[in-house]
Amino acid sequence: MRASDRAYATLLEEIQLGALAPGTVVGEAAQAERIGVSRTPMREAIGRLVADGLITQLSPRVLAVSGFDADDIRDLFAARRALEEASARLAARRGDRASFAALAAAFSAARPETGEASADAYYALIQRFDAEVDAAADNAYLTQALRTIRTHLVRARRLARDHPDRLRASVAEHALIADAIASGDAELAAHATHVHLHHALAAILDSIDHQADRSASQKGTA
Amino acid sequence: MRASDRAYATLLEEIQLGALAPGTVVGEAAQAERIGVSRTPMREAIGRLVADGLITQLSPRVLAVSGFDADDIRDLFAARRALEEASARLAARRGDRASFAALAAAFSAARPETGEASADAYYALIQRFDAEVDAAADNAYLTQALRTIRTHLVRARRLARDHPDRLRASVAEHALIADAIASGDAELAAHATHVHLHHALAAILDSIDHQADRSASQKGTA
DNA sequence: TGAGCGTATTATGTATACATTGTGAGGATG
DNA sequence: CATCCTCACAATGTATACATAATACGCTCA
Repeated sequence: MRASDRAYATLLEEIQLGALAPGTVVGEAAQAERIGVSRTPMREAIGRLVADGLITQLSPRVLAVSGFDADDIRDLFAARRALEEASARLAARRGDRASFAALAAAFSAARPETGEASADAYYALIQRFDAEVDAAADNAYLTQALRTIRTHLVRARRLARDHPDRLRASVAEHALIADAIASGDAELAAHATHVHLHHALAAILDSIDHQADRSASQKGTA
Repeated sequence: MRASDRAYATLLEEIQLGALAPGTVVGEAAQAERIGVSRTPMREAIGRLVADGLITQLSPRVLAVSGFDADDIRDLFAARRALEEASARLAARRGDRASFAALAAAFSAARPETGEASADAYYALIQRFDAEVDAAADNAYLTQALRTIRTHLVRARRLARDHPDRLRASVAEHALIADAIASGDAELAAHATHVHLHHALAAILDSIDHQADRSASQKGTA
């Protein structure tokens, strides 16, 4: 593996998980020494993260981890909705019906609320679903744009916490989208995607609000 | 200006204008010497172009200018439609009505078919319109995705040729979108954008077909 | 004669030294 | 006392030398 890839993967994960908090200043030399690569590959890694939007240029000379708040999440979902609705439509028109029927069945069988292992399996299933939609839509420009969106989405998911009710609903929503694509119903696929993202966004914002409440009351009792 | 920016700008323009034809192998050392920078900034420039999708990795060791054909243009417009419809909707909801009313008036007054100078002025007006829609939509994720799309769009425009009839129609389409945004009609703004992009795509594909015909007949008579 | 392997070549990947420039601290001046 | 200018420092930007690995060529063997 190339040193620049290692540096990129390391910083990406740290930013996505919040280990590198928003606002943290990212210096080439400092990060290079910390990760154990020289400045050249670190420079390349930072450049990619800037292109992704995870690192922002504050002044001509100082880079920092980008901020990420509820407003960003709303904007992120607006862009995601546009792109995934388009993808779903295309997938419904061009996709292989059998594989989406199989995905629909897999979603219907999923029980992500029954433990951590099944939750992980469910997230893997969603990832497979996304990949198959991308492949079916067969549009490099959409896929590329969605790749960036998903990179940011990881940060949003980390701020929230999925509850059993939400997971059950998510299963049903995905099953409907997969069914719609399998039956070639582009409009239903797009609108079901819209509905799904609406609920997903609401759940994330709700979860963040509750956590804010909790930490506020913790402060109050401290 | 930084050497890496100069290298990026130079290569970008050459690819967009077709001076570097699709399929041309891009080697760090060769391009660095040609442009007159060292390998380090050239490497950074090439990395950015790869991220943009204008340069593709053919094998682990060889990079080449990406291909760009009619199918790419169709895919590009599918992604563009998704993003610009979403932007138009947001702009209609959040945008400043006065500035879009002014843009609508500017479009109504435009006469791009009356000469090269007025055509250039018209393209500048479209650029201003795009910038104001971006600002009104106020969504960094959409804007970023559109930036990439527009980078590719330059290549599509170069393959085509706008005719007076198309320019006149384009003026009217833009005026309608601006009007819709100015009046806060999100649905009309989105659908007018859809219509506009439909016609723009048709015109480009039509123009390419005719050029193909022409070059075919030229070959025949040669 | 063709296919497969080994080696030479040449490209990329990395490290580091050097150049350049933004930034901040300190002092001088109004 | 505040503000502006200057200078020093530290970071980024660039060039280049070195390490590494992929590719292509040629040789050998079947």
